[in-house]
Amino acid sequence: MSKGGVPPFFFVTQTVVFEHNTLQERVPIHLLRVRTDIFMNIRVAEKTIAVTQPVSLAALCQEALSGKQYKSVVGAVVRVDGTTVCMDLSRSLPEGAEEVLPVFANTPEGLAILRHSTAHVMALAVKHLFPAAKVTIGPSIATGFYYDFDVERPFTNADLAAIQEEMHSIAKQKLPFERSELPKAEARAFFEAQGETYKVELIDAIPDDTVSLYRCGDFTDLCRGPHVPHTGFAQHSMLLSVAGAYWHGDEKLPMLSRIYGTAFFEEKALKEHLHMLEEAKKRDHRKLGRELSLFMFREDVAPGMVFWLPKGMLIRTILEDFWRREHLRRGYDIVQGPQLLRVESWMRSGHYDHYRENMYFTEIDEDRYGIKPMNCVGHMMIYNVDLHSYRDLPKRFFELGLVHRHEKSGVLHGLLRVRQFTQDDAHIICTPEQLQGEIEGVIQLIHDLMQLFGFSFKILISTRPENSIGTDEAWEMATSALIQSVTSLQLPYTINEGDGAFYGPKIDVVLLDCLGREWQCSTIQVDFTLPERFDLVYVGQDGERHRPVMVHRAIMGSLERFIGVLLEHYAGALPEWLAPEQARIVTVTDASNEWAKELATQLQAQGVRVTVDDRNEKLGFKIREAQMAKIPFMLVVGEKEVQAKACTVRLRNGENQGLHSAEDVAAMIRLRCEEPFKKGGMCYSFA
RNA sequence: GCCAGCUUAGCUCAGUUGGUAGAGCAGCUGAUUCGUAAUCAGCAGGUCAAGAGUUCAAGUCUCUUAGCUGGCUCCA
Repeated sequence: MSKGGVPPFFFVTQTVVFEHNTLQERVPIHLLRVRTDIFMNIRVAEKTIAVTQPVSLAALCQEALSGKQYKSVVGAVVRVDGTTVCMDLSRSLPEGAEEVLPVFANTPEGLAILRHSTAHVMALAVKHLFPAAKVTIGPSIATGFYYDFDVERPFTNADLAAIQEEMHSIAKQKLPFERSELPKAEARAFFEAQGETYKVELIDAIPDDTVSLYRCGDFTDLCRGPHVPHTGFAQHSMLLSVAGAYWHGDEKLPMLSRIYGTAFFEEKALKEHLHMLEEAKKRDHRKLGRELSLFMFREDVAPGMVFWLPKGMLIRTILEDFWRREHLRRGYDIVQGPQLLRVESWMRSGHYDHYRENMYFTEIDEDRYGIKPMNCVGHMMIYNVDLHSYRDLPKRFFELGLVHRHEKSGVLHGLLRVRQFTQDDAHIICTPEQLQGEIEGVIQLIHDLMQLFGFSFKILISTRPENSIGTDEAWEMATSALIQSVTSLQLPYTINEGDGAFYGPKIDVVLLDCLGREWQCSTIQVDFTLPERFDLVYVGQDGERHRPVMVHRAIMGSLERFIGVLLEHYAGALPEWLAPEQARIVTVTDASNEWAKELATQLQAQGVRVTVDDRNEKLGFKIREAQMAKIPFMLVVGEKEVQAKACTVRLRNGENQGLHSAEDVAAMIRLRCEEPFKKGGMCYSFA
């Protein structure tokens, strides 16, 4: 690659891609992904372009792609002086530019640019309709965009319709986005004159000498860009909701009125997205929980706490049984600590200082107890019951621990965020040398579980924060153990610099649900403080006492949340091994009731969870109900089956499997139950 | 906690400019004995979230409260 190219020299080659991967600073995270997509695209273009005088980016990109099927270049990424800056097609190349990467419509980056531009269009529309509104920020987000305004009266849904209409009229005018750069002072004066105090505040926070502005119609916004060429691109947009949001997300700062929306390059894609949102609503685990009679809430009785109904509790029990066995198989000891501990214990562990506000307390006989919000302390006590040799380590204590945390009322959400929940918690106490191996074991377990359910997930590694305890060596050792374990399993990960707990680095695993929401489930935390606070020791080979290392970990996180995520993931149609009712025998007439009951008995004897629907209803009706209950196997019994001492098997996907004996059906169900376990390291052990 | 929206039968929802509270499904009772996503009929089911106000009259308008739902920095 040409460095410091003077005269300017531009590349559009696949080499650029690798060069960019080494960039660290000032590269917004979404640009990191540009490269992969560009890589794919550029490889098709396979063209190197040398430029010796300023040209428009649009022309350059068009030339790079001439004759190719990419007609919709919406922006470009340019590299100057070793850093990457975003740019528009409307501009000429800056001096010293080294490389140009086009950004395409219908790539994540192209959509991000479009949505950001649409946010500007919305701001323009709002300014037309509500001149007094002050603008703040308006970024693109995963599936759309938002813009926050400071207004006297918050927006209503009725306002949305009007704003939407104005936006469409602006889009029709195809107003260009025009970029300009101003020295900071001038830009500051410009916004101050308009009373845009939030923009002034933003400018003051920018370290550079000059800032970039984008004008669109009669609205000029402070913006880094890039933008689509004109507002005509923003015609396929939809405003979705209004919400309150604090300036800088800080509840002490003013509450702003936020409008969420989304935009696409084509009407069809917008329609599909809106349809997807509708579909996603049907998968809502709260709705499924009611429809399938799994669980309920009674806000008046116990807000934020689950009542498990028989079928839901059966799912939980199956999941728990499976999970306990899997832990035993992997060398964990199952333990249980008490639910209430005297306040002094919480003071010693540090929870009283750091977590008191979220804890429940109770008092009896003048003793004050804290209801456990975590299981660590109990496990510390269990470790300390004996003096351990290095030969005993690692100790892996596992507990399905019921914990209580008083979460703020506004954040409660079905099973996904509750106040009383069960963690699949474990504490691994080991020697420093064993740390990496132990973490690898945990990552392997996470990986195997995710594979069992086919979840997509992200791994985030958080490193040492500002105010932390422990030596540099300890942090270094623990952090590299975390990274090594993830890399040894060849899993992709992101580093969150300085985001670790004060007592140690951690790995978080985030699941993606069908609404694109992220739910943190697994967490692995190395802890340097608790072994100190509770004076954990082991006797080493040298006969001396040493301090062990401790790892907190939870894989499902909370059983409640995990089941909620599972329900949405499978849209209620749980895999056969987890389905509370695996099979339902449906009779055609009551002449077949007797055999149906006999068949049920035979299947139950072989471990099948089966019920009989012998109500006096038509077959179609009973099939429909079984279908809506998402039962994997429907076993039809009529005159023919009574004669054959068999049943006709219908699967929930509608497939008819023909006539089968009780043994056949049991074998078929067992096979289906084992199926998901064949891929990974998990053991299916239900008879 | 804060902002917005919502709250009518067990569930999903109608309910017009303020004028006698409705439907479908579920439930119950009866009839029907039926072959792969809804058999028919009848019955029952509501202090319209709670409270206050305006009015001759409030599910509807105003205010207060509670609960629920969505949102509350993926940095111009």
